[in-house]
Amino acid sequence: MTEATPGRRGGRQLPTAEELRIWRDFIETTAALGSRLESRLQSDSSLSTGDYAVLLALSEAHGQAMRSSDLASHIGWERSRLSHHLGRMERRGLIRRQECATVPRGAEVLLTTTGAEKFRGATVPHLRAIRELFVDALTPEQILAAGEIAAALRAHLDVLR
Amino acid sequence: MTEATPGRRGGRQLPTAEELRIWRDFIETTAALGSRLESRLQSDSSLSTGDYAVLLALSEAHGQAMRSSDLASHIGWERSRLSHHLGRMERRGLIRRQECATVPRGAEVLLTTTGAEKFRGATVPHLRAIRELFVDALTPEQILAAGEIAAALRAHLDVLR
DNA sequence: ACCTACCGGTTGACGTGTCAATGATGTTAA
DNA sequence: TTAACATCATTGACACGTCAACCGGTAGGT
Repeated sequence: MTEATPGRRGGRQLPTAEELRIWRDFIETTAALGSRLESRLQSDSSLSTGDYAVLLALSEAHGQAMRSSDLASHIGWERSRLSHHLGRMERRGLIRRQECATVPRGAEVLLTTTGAEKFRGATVPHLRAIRELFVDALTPEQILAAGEIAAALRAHLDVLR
Repeated sequence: MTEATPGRRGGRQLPTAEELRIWRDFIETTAALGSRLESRLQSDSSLSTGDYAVLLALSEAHGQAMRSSDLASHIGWERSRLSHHLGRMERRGLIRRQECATVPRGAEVLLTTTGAEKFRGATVPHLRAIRELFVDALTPEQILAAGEIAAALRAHLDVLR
C-alpha cells in the first residue's frame, strides 16, 4: 500500500515543490549571509573570514604559534588549503613560518605583531556585524531553532559519510 | 536603567557566547552542506551548481535561449560572473553564444543539445541529493522553521542595504 | 642494510568569484 | 552636431578552494 501512491512521502522519493522552494531559499540566503559578512569584514578590516579564522586560532594559542597541521585540524581545513592561505598571509605580513624545533619536518606558524594588531582591530567590528546580520534578524526562538537545525544537518552530514 | 548593565541584550551590544556558538555552527554547517551538494552534483553529473543554475534557467526559457543580462538577473548573478562562467561552459560545449537578432549589442545564450542532455541526466540525482542531505536530515517542523529563518534573514539583508 | 609505506607540508593546475577597467553602442542634453 | 552618459558584455588581475602529484624524512618489516 505504501508503494502505490506516486507522490507519497516515504523516504525514497524526490523532494516536494514546497521542500524544494525552502531548500533554495535556505541555501541561497545562507550563502548570501556568508558573503555579506565576508565583505563587511573586508571593508572594515581588510581581512577575509579565512584570515580571521587563522588569526583567531593563533591568538588563542600558546605563544601565539601553532604547528601547521594542528592549526589545520583546529579550524577544520585541509592541509593544502591552509598552505596556500598561509602563503598569501605571509606575503601580507600577518604571519611567519619557521622550522619547528621540536618536531622534524614540522612547520611552526607564528603570529606577527602586525597580524595580532590587525586581528585586535577586526574583532569588535566583526562581532558587531554578526549581531546585525544574524542575531538582530531573528527572534530568540528562531536563533535556538537555527542552532538545532544546524546540529541536525551536521549530524546527518557526518552520518552520511 | 537599561544602559547600566554591561552584558544586557538591548540591540546595540555584541553577541553573547551562546549566540556566537550558534552563529558559527549555523554558518559553517550550511557552508558544508552546500559544498557536499556541490561534490555530489560533480561526481554524479560532472556539473557544478553554477552550471546547474544556468542550465535550469535555459531549459525553462522560450526556445531554450536567453539574453545574457536577463539570464544574469534571473539567477541573481553579476554580469561579470556570468560572463566568466559562460566562457567555461562554452568551452565544454554546454551552451553557445551568438549575437542577439532583436537587441543590438545583446548576447543570446543558447542551450546546446549536449547541454540539455547533461541537464536532464543531472536533475534526478540532484533532487535526490537535496532530499538526502537536507530534507531527510530534518523533521517537517524543522523544514518549515528553516524556511521562516531564511525568509527573516533575507528580509533583514535586504533592509540593511 | 634495504625497500616500502606513511607523514607533514608544498606545489601546480584548474574552476570559481569579485572588482575595476575597457570596448562598443545606443540615448540625451548643450 | 557633438559631448556626456548609460547600457551590455567582456576582460584582466587577483583571491580563494580542491585535487592530485610531489618531496623529504621517519618508521617497520624482511
